[in-house]
Amino acid sequence: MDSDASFNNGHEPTISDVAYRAGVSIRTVSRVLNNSPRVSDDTRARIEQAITSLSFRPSLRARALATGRSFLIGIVHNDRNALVLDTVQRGVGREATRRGYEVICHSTPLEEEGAIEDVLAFTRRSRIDGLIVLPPVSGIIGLPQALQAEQVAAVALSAVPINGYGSIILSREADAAGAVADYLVALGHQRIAMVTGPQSMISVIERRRGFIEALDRNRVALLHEIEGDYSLASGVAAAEKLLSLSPLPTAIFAANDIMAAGVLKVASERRIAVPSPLSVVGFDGSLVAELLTPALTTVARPFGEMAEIATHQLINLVEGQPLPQAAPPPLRLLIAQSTTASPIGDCPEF
Amino acid sequence: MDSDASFNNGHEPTISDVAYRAGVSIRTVSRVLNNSPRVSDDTRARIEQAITSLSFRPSLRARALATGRSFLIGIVHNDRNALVLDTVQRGVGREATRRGYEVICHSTPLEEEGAIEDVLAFTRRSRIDGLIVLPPVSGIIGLPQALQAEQVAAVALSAVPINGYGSIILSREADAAGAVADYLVALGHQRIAMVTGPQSMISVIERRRGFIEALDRNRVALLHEIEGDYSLASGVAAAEKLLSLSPLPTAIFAANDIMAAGVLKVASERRIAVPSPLSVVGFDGSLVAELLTPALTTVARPFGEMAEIATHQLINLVEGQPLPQAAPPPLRLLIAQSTTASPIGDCPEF
DNA sequence: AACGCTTTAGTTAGCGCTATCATTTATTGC
DNA sequence: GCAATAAATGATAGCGCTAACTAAAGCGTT
Repeated sequence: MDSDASFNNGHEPTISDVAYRAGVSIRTVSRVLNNSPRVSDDTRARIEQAITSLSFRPSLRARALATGRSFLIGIVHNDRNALVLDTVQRGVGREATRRGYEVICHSTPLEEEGAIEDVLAFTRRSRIDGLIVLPPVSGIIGLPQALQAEQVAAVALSAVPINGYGSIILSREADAAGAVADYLVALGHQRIAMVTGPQSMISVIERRRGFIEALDRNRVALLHEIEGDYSLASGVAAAEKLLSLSPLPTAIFAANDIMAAGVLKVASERRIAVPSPLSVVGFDGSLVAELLTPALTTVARPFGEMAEIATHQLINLVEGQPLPQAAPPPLRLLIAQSTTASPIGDCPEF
Repeated sequence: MDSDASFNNGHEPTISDVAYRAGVSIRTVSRVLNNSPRVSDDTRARIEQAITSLSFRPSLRARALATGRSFLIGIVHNDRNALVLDTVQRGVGREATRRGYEVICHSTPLEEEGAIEDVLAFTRRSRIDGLIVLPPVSGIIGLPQALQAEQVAAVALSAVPINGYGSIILSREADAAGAVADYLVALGHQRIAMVTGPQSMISVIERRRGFIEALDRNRVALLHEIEGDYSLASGVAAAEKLLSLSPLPTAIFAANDIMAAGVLKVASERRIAVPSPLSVVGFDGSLVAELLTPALTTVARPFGEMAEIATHQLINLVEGQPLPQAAPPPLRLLIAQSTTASPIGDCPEF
């Protein structure tokens, strides 16, 4: 029956409870909560003491209403990212928590048309302050403009610069793919094939470009390339063609780990041993890479760190703070058991 | 300078904008938003028209403040679920969206101690209305009680009934593991080994129990069992022991797909062909199952549907609606290329 | 000692909703 | 036809915060 706000009746403590406890007004408590400088050390200490003893945590909802901001960061991704989603989410979560935000995650079907509408509906419903857009969603044409029109601050992870986003965290996929090419050539491979991904994705185009340019630099021509769609089936189909070539390629670079798994499957079926005479390289550094037999040489993309950096930028953007252009962490070639020196010379006619 | 709420100054439309547009009070708009019956069809139509034309969406934040609820559903999971997280998140999302809630996802380290504190901190920070707890987090002893003490409505997915949760969506892992046993026996296998998981997890215990009980019913004794920790390395270690037995097992059942991948690795190394003479079965129905060579026979857990049901129950709980005891969808044995009839008789001394 | 200036703290009006109460209008019985 | 009842709508007080604006106190000047 007693509803005096000064008493904590066993409910979540509010700012008034803290104020009462510390013997100050709520305004002063609010100042402390917002790190306003105009509070004496003495008062501040007393308030902080009260906050601790009540284990008070300001309601993000009330704060959201008062400030017009929700303190919510959204992530949009796509089914195909299932394997890295967890890493990204955690990276975003770390930085978000650090700065007082929460994270909401949304998977968009990405059936081309409809995707933009789907993302906008998500941002409106959730009243998020900012959005982290993962590839391949970040590459959707028109999305950054649509987000701008809705006044949604957005930061993208992408393999190439894209206009319209508040900031871009670059994943230098071309460079990484180039490193794969350099590595294969260094191992002596000359007959190298590639399974690319859906050409609508920017990262795919980049991987292909980086790979081919690096081969060029090494004066090696790409033996053959086949376009897949990132699915296992397309990896299998591509491998079936590539492993019917004569002479056989000595190395196949697949644009993602899943298609690389398909290549391993076909190789096994045809009793072509990996890594020799056939070396296989994937891309993603996903969980599955090490589960495969042999463990797949692949390119690890540091999505956790990239997500953290992106979140940092995004919150700076939202809060009107400067955007330091942090260099994204480089992608790393993870060498495992699916690659070795070219067998050429030893068994030219395998 | 004109701040009359009746005009939409290009900002997000609010309930007053709608009320003004429809020529009614905000109270009436609120009634429509909340499906209150006491509104004439005429008025309701006019208001709905106004809502549509302004593409108004009520602010969940304001609503949260007014109702004391946040319309946020949390999910707690653990790193090890990375492969099913996406499915779960989407299932929860479907039902949540349907009922006007949003989803926040949290991964807890699950370093035994600390996990409870970590989950509580998450629920407090996010002010969620309800929590979906995935295994193995759901099996943490004391967690449901801690959540109750904090007044957090929680629904768990679990392999066994657990006291303290508002509702439990059972994943009948024992039955599914039993189905694996029946299947292997039907294929003629008699020398069957198992790689179990960390015995601290209830689902692991259930899988083991269901498997062994079904073998018993079939009058087959478990040849050998080794405890793994769900990691690839532990799967490899277990397989190394099991594949040193003499006579060799003809079938190995691993308690998750990742460890099964380890078994395949060792089999390949030792040139023991799968599925004959060695059949391998995994558990999880994860993405990796089909990527492996040979594709892994495994048990699919319908986490998407389970998550949907769990969310339905949870929101019912939160809103004080009755909890229909829906039967969870059954787990399904997915037969792939890693299993076949026992080679026994053909090559007893392999 | 009186003045203005700075520092610290309090008062209070919202933010966009919900929900209690009061009020107006339509419906019905006799 | 009029009171009694039900249905529809309105006025308004919060929910827990933030942030103008205001007030009080401390303090160096001349």
